[in-house]
Amino acid sequence: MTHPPSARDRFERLHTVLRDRICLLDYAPGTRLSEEALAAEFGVSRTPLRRVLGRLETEGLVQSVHGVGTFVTDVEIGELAQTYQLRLELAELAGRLSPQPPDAALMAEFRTLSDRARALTDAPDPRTFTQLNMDFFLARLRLTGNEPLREIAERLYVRTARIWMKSVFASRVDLREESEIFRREIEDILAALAIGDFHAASLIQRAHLSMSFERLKAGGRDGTAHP
Amino acid sequence: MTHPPSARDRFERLHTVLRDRICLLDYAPGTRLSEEALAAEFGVSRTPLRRVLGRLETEGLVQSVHGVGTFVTDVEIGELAQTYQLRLELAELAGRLSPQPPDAALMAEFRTLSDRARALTDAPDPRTFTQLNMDFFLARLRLTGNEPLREIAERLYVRTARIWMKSVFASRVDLREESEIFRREIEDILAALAIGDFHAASLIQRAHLSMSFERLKAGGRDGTAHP
DNA sequence: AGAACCAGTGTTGTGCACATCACCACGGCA
DNA sequence: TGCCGTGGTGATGTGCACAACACTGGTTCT
Repeated sequence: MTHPPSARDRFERLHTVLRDRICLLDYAPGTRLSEEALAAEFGVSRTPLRRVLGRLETEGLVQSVHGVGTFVTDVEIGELAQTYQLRLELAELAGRLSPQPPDAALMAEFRTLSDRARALTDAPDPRTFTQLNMDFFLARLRLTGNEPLREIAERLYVRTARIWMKSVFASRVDLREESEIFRREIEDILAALAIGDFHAASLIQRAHLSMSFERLKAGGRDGTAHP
Repeated sequence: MTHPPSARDRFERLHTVLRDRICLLDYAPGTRLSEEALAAEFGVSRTPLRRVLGRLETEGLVQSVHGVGTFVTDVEIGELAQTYQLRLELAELAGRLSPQPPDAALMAEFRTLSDRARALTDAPDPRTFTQLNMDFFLARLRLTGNEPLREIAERLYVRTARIWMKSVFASRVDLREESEIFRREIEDILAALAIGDFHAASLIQRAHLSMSFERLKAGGRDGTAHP
């Protein structure tokens, strides 16, 4: 017998659903989110839904303006530079601060992720890529035992997740090339984990994150974008 | 002519007031916060007040339980070890990531803080100490231009602020000694800033934070505490 | 005697109606 | 024609009543 979902469960569920929709660009930046429509969709009233929107606002994913509406925030590569810089440092910290040896289940999950990455290179797809990227990020976070660090890293990740997918849709990055690079990244980290070198794994992660950001910046600067 | 306070202003104000009350131990850990009583005190209804409590909950300062109440969370030195470890690293990062040279106003503020610290050593008082500590922390944060880092550092600071005052009330740390150490810390950092060595300033900060945590741990472990 | 049950009371969570605010389109006026 | 004022419309913010829930004390059955 399963318990009926508590208020906290419903809140978490709504929060995750809306957060994923924003990160996956189901709601493009600038989209207005109707409280009433969302409340109707999830079968609740505006009150609990507004709590979720409030949390999304503190996370920087939406912004509410009295009398106008709540809108999905936009992300610019320029204003995310500081966030990326911080994410770089946190990625390395995750390897230094209370590293957590992966158990068998986690190693199996990494191998599954590796398989999914290989499948992705055969059939590149922006949405699948982003999903896989998020799952991989969460799995890698489990390698650190520092809970506050996990929490903060996830927060920052969510804040920057959209810029990549936005660049894909604007054809500012090459999806096939990115998929190939990502596949190699996973395999490299898997190799580091296999021999127990957690610090190396975090350094690889940091390096790839840095390069990914550089490619994003380069794609935004030159004129290769086709509208 | 001043504008009437907007909804966001009211929210920020309530949030700050309640947060400070919790950090200053006006509300001791375990205290139940009555939504109705607080709403009456601030002249609003429960609805906007609940938004503030919700944010305090995501910040880890209170915890709401359906049908029971919302309680001020307790803090234990043990479970804060990871948070302190992270704060150490962030303190150093603040000096490395986009350091911001202090303008004349900020330097003046630091000198004011130094004066306040000297006055504190003459008349030690837990509440004054904590207030000064918080003001100093916020001023020091303005030395980094990395906004996400500032936001996160402040979050973590708020989460750990209470453990110190709790130790003072339990006589596990010597207030006079702590005041003297804190005065020296401010003067050291002021000296580093005066010659433009921001990295040194962050290292001093990191060292003092580390030592402060060690003293807290030592005070909690041995049997010198008088109830 | 002990345990299970059951109202009673007080709390947080939810639904709903209304207040407040911002935008827009229309119209009066110089 | 251009501009200011003004009401209409639809959004978020607020107040209030009720639902859902947890705890407590007493009561009843075994």
